[in-house]
Amino acid sequence: MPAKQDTFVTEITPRSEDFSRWYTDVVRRAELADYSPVKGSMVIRPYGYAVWELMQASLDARFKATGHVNAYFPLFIPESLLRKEAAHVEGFAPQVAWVTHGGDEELEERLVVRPTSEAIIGTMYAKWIQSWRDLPLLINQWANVVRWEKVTRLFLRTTEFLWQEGHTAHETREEAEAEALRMLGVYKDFAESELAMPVRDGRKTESEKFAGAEVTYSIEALMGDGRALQAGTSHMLGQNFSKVFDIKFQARDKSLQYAWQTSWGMTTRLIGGVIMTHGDDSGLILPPRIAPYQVVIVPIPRGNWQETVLPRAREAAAALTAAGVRVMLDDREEYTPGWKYAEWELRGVPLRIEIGPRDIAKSQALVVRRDTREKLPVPLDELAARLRALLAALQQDLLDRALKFRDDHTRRVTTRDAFEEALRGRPGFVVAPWCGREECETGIKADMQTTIRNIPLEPPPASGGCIRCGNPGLTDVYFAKSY
RNA sequence: CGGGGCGUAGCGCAGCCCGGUAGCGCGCCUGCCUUGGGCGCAGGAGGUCCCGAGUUCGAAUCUCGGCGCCCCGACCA
Repeated sequence: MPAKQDTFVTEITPRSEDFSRWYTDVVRRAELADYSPVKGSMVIRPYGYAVWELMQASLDARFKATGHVNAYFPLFIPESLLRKEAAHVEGFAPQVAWVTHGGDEELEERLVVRPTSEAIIGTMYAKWIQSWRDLPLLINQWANVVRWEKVTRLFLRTTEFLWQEGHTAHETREEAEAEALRMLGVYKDFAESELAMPVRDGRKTESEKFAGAEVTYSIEALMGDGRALQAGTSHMLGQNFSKVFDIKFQARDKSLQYAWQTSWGMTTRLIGGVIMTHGDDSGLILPPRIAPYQVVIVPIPRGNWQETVLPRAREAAAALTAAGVRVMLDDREEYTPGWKYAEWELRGVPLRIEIGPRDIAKSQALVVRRDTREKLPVPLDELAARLRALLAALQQDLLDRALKFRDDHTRRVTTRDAFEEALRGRPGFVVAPWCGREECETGIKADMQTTIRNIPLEPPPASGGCIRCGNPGLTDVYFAKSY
């Protein structure tokens, strides 16, 4: 059985050859998701959904820790409610799916399938909020939403997707502002700690902000092909929605005030982000903290392995499970060890344990890292402790590697020539001064297919004149081609 | 929604130009063999050739229309 490195290359397109195709191949071959008979809609398969569940659990814990509670609001929103906030409806109108009939009967009022829930939640908040004592109101919901997309891609952009949307109401602008920034911080911490995905946090420009928001913040990650991915957004809605939905409360000074609101969301798109941040030519690489299986054990069938090897493998699995490690013991007989190695590497399992007669003779097992393919023997009685440490190290190494990649693909430029040159070469973030005018922003977008991803939260003084017009720069911003 | 490409077995493809019994590899099933990087041998199952019209004695193949997917742009999480 010669090792045929090129055998499994045929399973997925090499990343360097065609990144988009590589991505699609990984999603399908790793059984994260599949196309469905519904145009633009995908099926999240059990393995992909398991990743989402781990993300959910971790995010949800962070929401609870910051005082939020979960609730559930309706899927359908009456047209009249969506229309209340002018900018909001204008922003979402091209993307909404309409429900016009119930059975055979035409509805008196059309319903939209929620593209987001500000309208329905605002309506309810108006009923629930009367006094400053009712504030802050901190509610999150886990839900599906529908946005009629023209072009779709698995996880990154589908007509229906899963997400969480937080909706809060506060007494003052300052509180709402603090909340929006606090949740942006939660997102950043989540992306970096759990997904090992470094992100740049900042404020969106006027043209890129959420329809109906006063300020939109985002975290932006850099994918393996040098394009940026918006990984989460947090909006300070001001009183835009509270004024149209009549969310009023009696303030401490007895005056009647409109509530200050925020909303923030993260979606299943992040799964796509994880794939494009860490994956390689062999397939997926999952950060241990969101890996459905953190360790796969492959017993080596030799001789009467059922009596000799398998019991040791089962003991190892039990010990790891007891230590809180998510383990898969792959004892299928119809596949060879080599096949299993390739399969679980493709599916991104962070660590593999090979255990055979030779190992058992030495009371050890061979542990192999997915990211570096480094092999190291570990005594069987130390497995649990050693693997926990290895998983933590791997998690950290993935973040470090992604961080280095991002920094290697971030350039600071101060002239228009250098800017255009930077974007012609390998893509990535380009930090450059901008005058703050929308005209320059759209000009760059039209000419360079490059957008301002966001403006740093504490913008340093501009390092020069605007990259586009040369006028005094207002601030340095992050540019990138994006998903 | 513009520009390009592709729809043939579960997956990847050939056949199409030049119309004439639908093929290959992998996978799947049965049995044997064992398995330390996608083992080997033998036998077998599996097809509305994306859909619909048209041309023709005859259409996977030619014509028209539709649908879907992929890639590159404009819009978005």
